Amino acid sequence: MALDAVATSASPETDKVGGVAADRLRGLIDRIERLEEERKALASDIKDIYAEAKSAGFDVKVLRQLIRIRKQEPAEVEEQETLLDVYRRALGM
Amino acid sequence: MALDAVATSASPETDKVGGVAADRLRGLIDRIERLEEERKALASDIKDIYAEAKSAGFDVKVLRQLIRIRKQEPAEVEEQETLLDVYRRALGM
Amino acid sequence: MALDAVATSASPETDKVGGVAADRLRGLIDRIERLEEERKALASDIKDIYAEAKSAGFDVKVLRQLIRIRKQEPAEVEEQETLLDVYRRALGM
Amino acid sequence: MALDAVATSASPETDKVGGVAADRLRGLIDRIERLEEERKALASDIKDIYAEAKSAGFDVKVLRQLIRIRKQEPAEVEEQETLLDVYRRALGM
DNA sequence: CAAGAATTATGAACCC
DNA sequence: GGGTTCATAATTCTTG
Repeated sequence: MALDAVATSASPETDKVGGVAADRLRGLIDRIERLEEERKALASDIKDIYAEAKSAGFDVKVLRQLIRIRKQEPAEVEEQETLLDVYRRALGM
Repeated sequence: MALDAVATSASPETDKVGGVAADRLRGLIDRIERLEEERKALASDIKDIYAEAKSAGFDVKVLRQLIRIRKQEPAEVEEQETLLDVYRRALGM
Repeated sequence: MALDAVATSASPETDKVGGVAADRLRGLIDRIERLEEERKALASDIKDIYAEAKSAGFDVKVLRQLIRIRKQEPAEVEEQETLLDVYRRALGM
Repeated sequence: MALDAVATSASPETDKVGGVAADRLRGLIDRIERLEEERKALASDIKDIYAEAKSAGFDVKVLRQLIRIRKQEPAEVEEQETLLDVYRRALGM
């Protein structure tokens, strides 16, 4: 059971509620929640750009597709290399 | 049809390639891709914090659950917990 | 709130514990759990075949890759067509 | 599929091309793909049941949670609930 | 058992 | 606004 943070505390500052390192926990949660806030803000910004694109007459769905394809392209190159490797191995080379 | 940006450009600055407002398109894509980069970086940071939490002895799965709960409205949390309880009783659990 | 099944019961057979249609719930859960059992069994069978393949001298990782590629190929054909379409539209054709 | 170059057979039973026991390989792949088909069909059936549950007024998300809980060992369920509780108290929630 | 891939589930966005 | 598809998150499984 992952109770190290619960069970091993000793000092007065870290050992707070129910034996858990409450301060530490709070810190972690705060940091995560702040970063998630920022993430959400970025998502919103991106949405705005798509809206702008739409009102400029671009087809948003096609735009998303372009972005997706550009993102996948490097992965696909790698996939091709892997495939080549598979063939090599299948042929015992 | 959402092809205004394809069909209506006129000035020399808009650099029409095959009828597309290519510069405008490029700009939009650049901005989106940059923001998505930032998003990815934040996701990575968050992952790091969970790793840190884990090595401090916290149960990551429970931590995620906690974050999820904090994100919901309290009323909604209550509702789901109640419903789960109802179902459990119905099954005699 | 999704409480139809909780709140609308009337007949003695369907209205059991805590007002929920307990029998109905049990039935659904049973069916799901049975199907998941079967799924698990199949997963186990598949694992066995990989083990067999391995002891026959095949490289399991490569085998998995082959299966994955065979599965993806039809999807990729379609993807290519979509991509072509995107380019066509971008060029106003 | 793009393995023709690997599989262009010559002799009937052993059929080794480039050192690979092609028939054996084909058999393994067939068996795996068939089982994966069945798996997919079961997944589809399960989806249908959730849809049925939904239209009967059950909360699908809670239903999934319930199934998840039933799959765990009771001790494990207890443990996670306890831990969540501990964390919540630590945060004063 | 830790890292990473692959599957599955949740959440968001779009169309009707 | 409801339902369906699409994108992201999270868990599970595999491999080193």
